[in-house]
Amino acid sequence: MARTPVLNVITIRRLKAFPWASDRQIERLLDQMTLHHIEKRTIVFNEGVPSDSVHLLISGVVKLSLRTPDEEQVLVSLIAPGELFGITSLMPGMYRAFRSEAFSDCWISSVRPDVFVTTLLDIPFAEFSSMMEGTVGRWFALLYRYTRFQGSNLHQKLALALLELAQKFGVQDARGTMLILQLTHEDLADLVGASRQKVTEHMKELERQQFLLRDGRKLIVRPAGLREAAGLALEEK
Amino acid sequence: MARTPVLNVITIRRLKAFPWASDRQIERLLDQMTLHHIEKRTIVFNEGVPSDSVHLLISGVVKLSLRTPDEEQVLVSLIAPGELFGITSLMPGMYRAFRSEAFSDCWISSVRPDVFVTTLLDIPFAEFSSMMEGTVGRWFALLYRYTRFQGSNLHQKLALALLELAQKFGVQDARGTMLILQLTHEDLADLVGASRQKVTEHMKELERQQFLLRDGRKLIVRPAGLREAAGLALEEK
DNA sequence: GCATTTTTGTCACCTAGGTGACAAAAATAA
DNA sequence: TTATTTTTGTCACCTAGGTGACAAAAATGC
Repeated sequence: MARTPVLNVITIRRLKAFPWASDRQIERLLDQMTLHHIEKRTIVFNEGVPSDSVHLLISGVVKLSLRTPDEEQVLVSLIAPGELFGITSLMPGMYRAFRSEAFSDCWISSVRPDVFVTTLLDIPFAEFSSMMEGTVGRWFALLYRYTRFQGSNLHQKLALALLELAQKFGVQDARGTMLILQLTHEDLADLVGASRQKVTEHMKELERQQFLLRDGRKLIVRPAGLREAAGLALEEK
Repeated sequence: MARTPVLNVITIRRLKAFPWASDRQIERLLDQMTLHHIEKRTIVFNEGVPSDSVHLLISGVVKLSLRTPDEEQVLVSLIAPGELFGITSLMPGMYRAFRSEAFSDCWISSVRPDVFVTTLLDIPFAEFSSMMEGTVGRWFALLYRYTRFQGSNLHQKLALALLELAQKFGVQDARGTMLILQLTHEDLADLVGASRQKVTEHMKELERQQFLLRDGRKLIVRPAGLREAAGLALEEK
């Protein structure tokens, strides 16, 4: 079996991890990281659990994936040695969005996110993580949407997109959530990556199902219904 | 025409922008932001130009999009008032990945990214931005891949995925870039969101086109050819 | 070595969604 | 108001890619 790798400034530099950090910082960080050997197929963390550590892959390959409502697997990314992963832990109160598992036998070195930040950056963790949330949180939400789109059909994608729009641009209304936004079917088609004609058809269908209704040019959305149409579990989002 | 909005701590709080910042910080930040009125359809920034400011949407709706090789438009996101956008500028030397344009008449307030960071965070911009690059840079790359996938056919998606894998897991070889990774067609299918059978067919086709060859179980990739197959302009990546 | 499992290759067939075309309805301009 | 443009709705038809089935080839276990 592979022998335990040596971790020091030299090996970290060779991995090209933290190129911006000083030797001093890397040393201090290494002191606080713990090294684990993970066997092929073993799960490092599962979707949905609290995000409580940052991982650096030392050797091997890690797979990030998620499972769609209909049991398909989406392979989001393969992580190479030297890469950090599990960085949702840098944002406050986040849960893991993807499952990560060893694609081959791996050595992984882990730290608590607050230690990671304060060692490398000299500001309180809470400040850094709110800043992250306020800036790149949006990117993450987008990434999440796109991974969900993978392996959904047009009907589900539309429902998902309308839900997201309702969250951003919705105001409460007796009949549901009204979108204060003038969207054409063409716009929606560009958003979900489909043709205008099919979007028209599916919008009609969503109206027929009473998940959606129109007041002149404004859309009124029924989130519960759309969640059903999107095939989302009841707890989510 | 809409009259100029008043920006002060109260209005920023109402927009729920920077909820983590103190009144003091918001005041100092506001002093250094400049407000612009942008008319519907006007471009705020274009894909590919240097990322040199952070924007806060005050009112209206902004559209983030990109244009695929075959002139289709991908609508990546619609930005609501109170959201920051153009945050690639928080990472060193980045170019704008998407185009942003006013979807309706907008008021937008902008700052230089270094001013933004030093005002809210009390560390040098360079430190913060390297940290961002080292941590969430990966997310951004993933987001970029998924937006590119939108409006590509399977052949292009496969070429794109193989290029990415070659960058991460490739070693130079006389015949091209060899992937030091044991990937089955099933894995590739999960990565691009297609069926195993069709992946087999398209891999054969890529081999026939000499963009790809195999040495036992290892893949050897010809980046130039794959770039052509992916329909990428010659400059990119 | 042989037996078993995994992976690849290749069918024929089916379906979701793309495409073009055109008319009705709505919005906008004049 | 009327004229013009944009958006919606609905066809019929076509194609990329999904599906199931099965055999050949490779890899792996024993």
